[in-house]
Amino acid sequence: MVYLLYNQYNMFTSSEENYLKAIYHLGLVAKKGVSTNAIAKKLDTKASSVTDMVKKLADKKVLIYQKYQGVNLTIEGKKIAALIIRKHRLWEVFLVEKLNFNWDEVHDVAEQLEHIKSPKLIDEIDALLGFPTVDPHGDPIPDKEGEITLRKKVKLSTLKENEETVLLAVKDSSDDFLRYLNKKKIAIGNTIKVIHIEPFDHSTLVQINDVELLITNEVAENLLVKESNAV
Amino acid sequence: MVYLLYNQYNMFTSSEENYLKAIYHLGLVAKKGVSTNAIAKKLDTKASSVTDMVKKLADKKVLIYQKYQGVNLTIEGKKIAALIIRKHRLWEVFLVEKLNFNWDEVHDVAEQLEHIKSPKLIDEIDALLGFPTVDPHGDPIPDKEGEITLRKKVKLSTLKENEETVLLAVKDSSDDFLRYLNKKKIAIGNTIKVIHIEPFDHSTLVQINDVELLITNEVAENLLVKESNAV
DNA sequence: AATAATTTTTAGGCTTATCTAAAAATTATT
DNA sequence: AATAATTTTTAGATAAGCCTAAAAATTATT
Ligand SMILES: [Mn+2]
Ligand SMILES: [Mn+2]
Ligand SMILES: [Mn+2]
Ligand SMILES: [Mn+2]
Repeated sequence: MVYLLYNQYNMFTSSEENYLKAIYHLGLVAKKGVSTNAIAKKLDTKASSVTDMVKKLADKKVLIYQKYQGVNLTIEGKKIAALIIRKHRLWEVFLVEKLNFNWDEVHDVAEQLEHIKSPKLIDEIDALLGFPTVDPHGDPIPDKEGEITLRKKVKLSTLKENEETVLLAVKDSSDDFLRYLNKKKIAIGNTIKVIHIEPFDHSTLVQINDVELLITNEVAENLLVKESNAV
Repeated sequence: MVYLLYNQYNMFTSSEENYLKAIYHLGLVAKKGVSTNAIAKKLDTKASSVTDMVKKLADKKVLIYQKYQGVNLTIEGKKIAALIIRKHRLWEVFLVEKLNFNWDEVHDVAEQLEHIKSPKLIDEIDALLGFPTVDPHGDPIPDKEGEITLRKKVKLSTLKENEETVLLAVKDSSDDFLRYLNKKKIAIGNTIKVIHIEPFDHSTLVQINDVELLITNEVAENLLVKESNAV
């Protein structure tokens, strides 16, 4: 098999790649175009910087930009973004599975590794890991064509009392939230049963790994689980 | 064990790191200071760019610069350079040992990976590989303090007829040379016996893995071997 | 519909890392 | 020692990616 170091999809700088990734993520939840301010906030930069970059990316045909109307990725732009996300998530799996990283330690390193240019490298990492389909946070890994298979997931907060489910992913992947879950010994794959929901503040008593635990509604909003099986 | 993402030794850009590494390598063979032109040639840039960067690095105390006199790394500069080389060579071992890369495919990728900032990452890669001491080209891997243990190596071309030795490293790591060695099935660790040296052009008949092979003097100059054991 | 608040863009600057061309210093040759 | 060749530095530009401040457009409120 022949690998080319640079293919048609990777003549982008790390900064351009980060913009594409941010716009991709924001576009999944945006109803219309992704706004300048939203991008600026996500990338911790200024709106004026976003406008500059967005014009450059529009010239490169990876997004459509109309003044004051926000941006939308083109098919090509979506594919490039998905392939960067693929690399990010594969590296996260590698760090956790092979290098003893905890799931709250992988993000910053994956943020760097995702920009390494070498198709063979990521293919081999993929193979070494046994072609995983989800990352350590339960997020799906796009395939080599940038296609993502979505699993049906609901917030734990949507479940009723006595329903039982499995933790599939976390909505918030911040270090703070992940460390909270570590402390409470809550991990992807755990079985969760809703024991009681307090009507006043929606705090919820759950049973996880045979241990009862009280969680706030905010926590329940950030745990993504399998659609309920009433028990 | 606690890992800090940024320590005192890594507030350098990739470009600065590449300069430090180039100067380190050139400094090993230079009698006096490393010249502006030598650095420019090694990094495929212009002498004027080198002068600019060298001034910046002198401000950062990692090298001593005197106009027209070339540069010398400080102790600190040498350590930083050695730690980048450590990362480069560990990644090369990883690519070959774990990801099925051939030794002629690793350089460009390692050139990128060496700039990833994460002390834990490289320590874990080191551990995963079993703390290797040489890279796929036979070059020594600096330890965590940047110290390098040099093995005694001589050019194959210095051996006499009937002397036997072991291939320890290659002097030239260009893809062309490495692919030549692949083709001839010559690899690190092979036993080599000098059968005959032609006085006219110093072409040499050697026995490698029980196969006789004629190599040019230029090849013999680029194979680094154990000091001879006369047989 | 007019006005106010917010968002977005433009204009002008800055830093890093490059470059070319010309000037200055060093080194080699006669 | 003078001159020629080479190396190195300086001066002035350029492009990427960011910034602040001000202007323009859009959206929300009265
Ligand atoms: Mn990134
Ligand atoms: Mn993740
Ligand atoms: Mn490099
Ligand atoms: Mn090497």
